[in-house]
Amino acid sequence: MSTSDSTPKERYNARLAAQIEAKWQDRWEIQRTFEAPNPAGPLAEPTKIAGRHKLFILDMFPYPSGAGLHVGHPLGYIGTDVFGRFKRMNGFNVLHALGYDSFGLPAEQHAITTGVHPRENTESNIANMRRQLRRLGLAHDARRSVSTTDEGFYRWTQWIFLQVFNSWFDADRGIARPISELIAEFSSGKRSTGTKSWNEMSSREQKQLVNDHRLAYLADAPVNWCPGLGTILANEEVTAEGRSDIGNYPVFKRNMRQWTMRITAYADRLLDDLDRLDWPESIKLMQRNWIGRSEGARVRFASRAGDIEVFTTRPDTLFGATFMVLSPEHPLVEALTTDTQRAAVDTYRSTASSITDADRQSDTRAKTGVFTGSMATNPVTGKEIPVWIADYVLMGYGTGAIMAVPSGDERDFAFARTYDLPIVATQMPPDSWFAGHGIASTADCTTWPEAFVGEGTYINSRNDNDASSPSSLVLDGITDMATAKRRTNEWLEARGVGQSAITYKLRDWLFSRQRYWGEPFPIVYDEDEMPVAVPDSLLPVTLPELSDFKPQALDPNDEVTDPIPPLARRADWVHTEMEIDDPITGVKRPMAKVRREINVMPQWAGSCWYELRYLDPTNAAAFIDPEVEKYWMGPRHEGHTGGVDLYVGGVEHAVLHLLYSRFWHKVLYDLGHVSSEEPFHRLYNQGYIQAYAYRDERGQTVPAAEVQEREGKYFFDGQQVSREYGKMGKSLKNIVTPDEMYDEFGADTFRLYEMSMGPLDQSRPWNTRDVVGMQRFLQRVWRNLVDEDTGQLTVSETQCPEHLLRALHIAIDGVQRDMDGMRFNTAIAKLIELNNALTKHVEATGSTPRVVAEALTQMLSPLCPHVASELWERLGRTDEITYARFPVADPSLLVSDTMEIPVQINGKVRSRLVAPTGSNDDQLKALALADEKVRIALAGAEPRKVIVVSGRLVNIVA
RNA sequence: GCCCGAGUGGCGAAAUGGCAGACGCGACGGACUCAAAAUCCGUUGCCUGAAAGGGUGUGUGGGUUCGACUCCCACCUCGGGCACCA
Repeated sequence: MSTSDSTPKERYNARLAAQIEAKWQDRWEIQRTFEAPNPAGPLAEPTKIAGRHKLFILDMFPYPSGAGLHVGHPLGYIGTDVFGRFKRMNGFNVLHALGYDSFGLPAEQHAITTGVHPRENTESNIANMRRQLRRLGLAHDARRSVSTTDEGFYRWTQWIFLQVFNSWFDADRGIARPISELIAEFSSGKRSTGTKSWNEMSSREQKQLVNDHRLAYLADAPVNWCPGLGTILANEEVTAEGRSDIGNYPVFKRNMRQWTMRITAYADRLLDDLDRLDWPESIKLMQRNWIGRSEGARVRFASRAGDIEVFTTRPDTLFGATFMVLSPEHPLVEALTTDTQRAAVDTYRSTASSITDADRQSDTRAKTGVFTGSMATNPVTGKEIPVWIADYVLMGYGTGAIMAVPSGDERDFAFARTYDLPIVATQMPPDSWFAGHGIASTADCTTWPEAFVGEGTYINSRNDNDASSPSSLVLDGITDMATAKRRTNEWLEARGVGQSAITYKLRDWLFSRQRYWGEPFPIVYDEDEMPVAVPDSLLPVTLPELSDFKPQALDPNDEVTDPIPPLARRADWVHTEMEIDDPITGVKRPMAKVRREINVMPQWAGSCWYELRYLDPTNAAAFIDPEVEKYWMGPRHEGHTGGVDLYVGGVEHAVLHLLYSRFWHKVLYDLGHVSSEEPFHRLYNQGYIQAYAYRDERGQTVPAAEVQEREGKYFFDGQQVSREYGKMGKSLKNIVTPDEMYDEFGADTFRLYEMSMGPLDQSRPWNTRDVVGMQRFLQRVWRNLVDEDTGQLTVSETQCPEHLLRALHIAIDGVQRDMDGMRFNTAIAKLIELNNALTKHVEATGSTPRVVAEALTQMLSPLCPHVASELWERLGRTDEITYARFPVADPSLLVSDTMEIPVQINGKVRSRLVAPTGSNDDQLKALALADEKVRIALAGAEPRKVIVVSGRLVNIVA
């Protein structure tokens, strides 16, 4: 925006905005305006808390990217800032801070290519992000801006890891307990140690037994090995295509010994407590699906190789189980395979192992499988059924084996048809099902085109003619699935061939990474090669310096070479001496040689608990003072989960971060370290800012900023280009940065524009061209209060005319409610309407009544705090607008003497009439029928019915 | 394939059973200016009409209701999640 000589000196434009914004940002910093008092601990100021409600609002932890911010990033930050500022003006003690999730792969990859230490790179990125965000005027408490890479922070990440390591899950009570209590139960004999008694066990055996119960444990498990990144990944970090979420490298399944967290122990609580959270239903659903709880039964089928156990959600269809299918990797396959089938089975198994996950998941693939040659006994029918192997049965779910009920399961049906296996109906489908498929109703499945899945009367489901015999199971005639399932489970349990069971899709959480830039594990290995906690007094275990950050050079497709983590290169660091506490007795041992853990934690570790550290960032004695935690996060009432009052962030963290942090929080809760059961009580997903991108005829993206629009077509450099729509990003050449907005319009206009575009939870396209509307609005507000040429206030102390006062209070009422509901776009619309009404008054009288000037300024303050603060000061107010009470609407000014009532005939508006406020229904009816337009429209016809909605509308049915 | 969510002017959107399109952008007309930019004022869903006015209109088709963008059923399109989970 150019500023020529003719522009009034005191016009509100980018130049003036920049001055005002810098002035107030400096002042807020000096006066420490946004520091929130704590009830206890190092930041305690108890007197400032008395009589105030608290509010803890939180933005999702950002990674300090080297690319800097674009205008999409701050959307949520502005939203929480506006909400927090509004709540401050309503008396709340608001805690709002922003820290940095600064460990992670990008800085390490950058270090590998440039040789710059990840710490240096990370710190300069954080400095740049802080600068960009400070310019936005966010009301953050700067004291609380922690980074996960700070030693003072990851000391406590390590401490929490040790809390998890030093606890076990007591399934009877459904909670985590200290590992010392498990050891006491083992040594006293209260809890069985298996075949060998505790005292007969060697020290190594005791440690192994205990380790197998820890919530953080080492396990040989199939892991996602990504040679391209030189590390393994959690299931959640692998895409559906079998590639890495970061970098899109191939991922291979293989067995490795890794740190694992027993999140599956918490599956039920993680699932059940979703009901107690104020989260979007879609996110709850995604978590429910990810946890994937299925209720059913485990059933054992006898075979010559021993019992084959299956998991099924439909034990009620057991009578229809006409064959079994094992995963090709199932351990019993070897023993079940007969000599005649050996060659076919071996061929199938080797083919199956060479097929990638991606191919195996292709939905167009036909069912394949091979008969093992062995039979198994269906426990309810006593019949011998063939045992097959097929790759549609996965080793990773249930028991890796299924009973196939082709009449009731699509996959089994397809398999049975392919290999001509018998299909027996156990439920009679309703007539409508047959009609829908155009076939006659029959229990003979040979004509069925597909399996029947649903409720139907049970048939062919009895194993004894005498239904009263205790040995019989009779389902025939039952019409509901729940009863049939219950009966079957009872029968299975009584006969000892099965029992009801629950399985989950959720797997334990793979917690180690073979990288450098992460938290080192506070773990060493003792003389038995058993993991032992580093004593608390030696925390933090800091990262040793390295001269070269490259992981071993691996081809992205090399799936055989083992990973060697970068920390292994520092042999002097790995092999050290330490006075550890005995993992069984807890007694301090003399100095002895130990070997350090060389893996590091995944990036999720820090983000699993950062919100707690915001609350007490400088506490050196504890990760958080219990009183501070209770104040900010404690449950609000009986049955309340506690947690952050408002958590705003993108939907992309629906399962990863939000599930992991809930898990850690619950462990901390069980161990008595926090009073809240959940970390985030209310979750709000902001939408994304998207942008148009343009490509020329070769398919190359061209700079979006230089594209011209003419008659609905788009041109770059004279050539027509095609338009597409997507995320803002470097590759699409459509980035707009906050810095450009600051230069062109100022931070307040930018904030206002982002909030006015639409509801916060919706994605929308960025349009730089539209920003000017909010600039004009602020300019008009400014001009209504300040003379553009002289800078003099144009505010009058005289009475405000009633119509303007009414407009003011209607605006106050609406804005108050919109802000409370985070509908900032409609709040802004109401403020514009008020200002438009004010503009008419100023045009007529030359000044703004003080009452309107002050209230308008206050209402603007959460949205555009700099210009509001400046106007507040110019209005002669010496108090801080940040804490000035938000205006309150006078109810008597919200109603006027008259009201306009629309009159409909058959639901279409034909007239409007003005009636005195408070007119009763009969009066409205009479007025409506007497109305000139109504009489013309009715043309003498007698209305059949007249509906009066009190005080709102009249509808005449003609 | 299964499960969610969304479809309203040229564009971003508002109205959640009671006046469809608040508010903003753009466009058009005007004021100011030597001129342009900036700023200000006015008009602006579509069709029809000189105008007053009339008709029509919230993805499509049906239903409930005195009255439907809003509730119900079916379908279409787009976006997201999951995907052989037994």
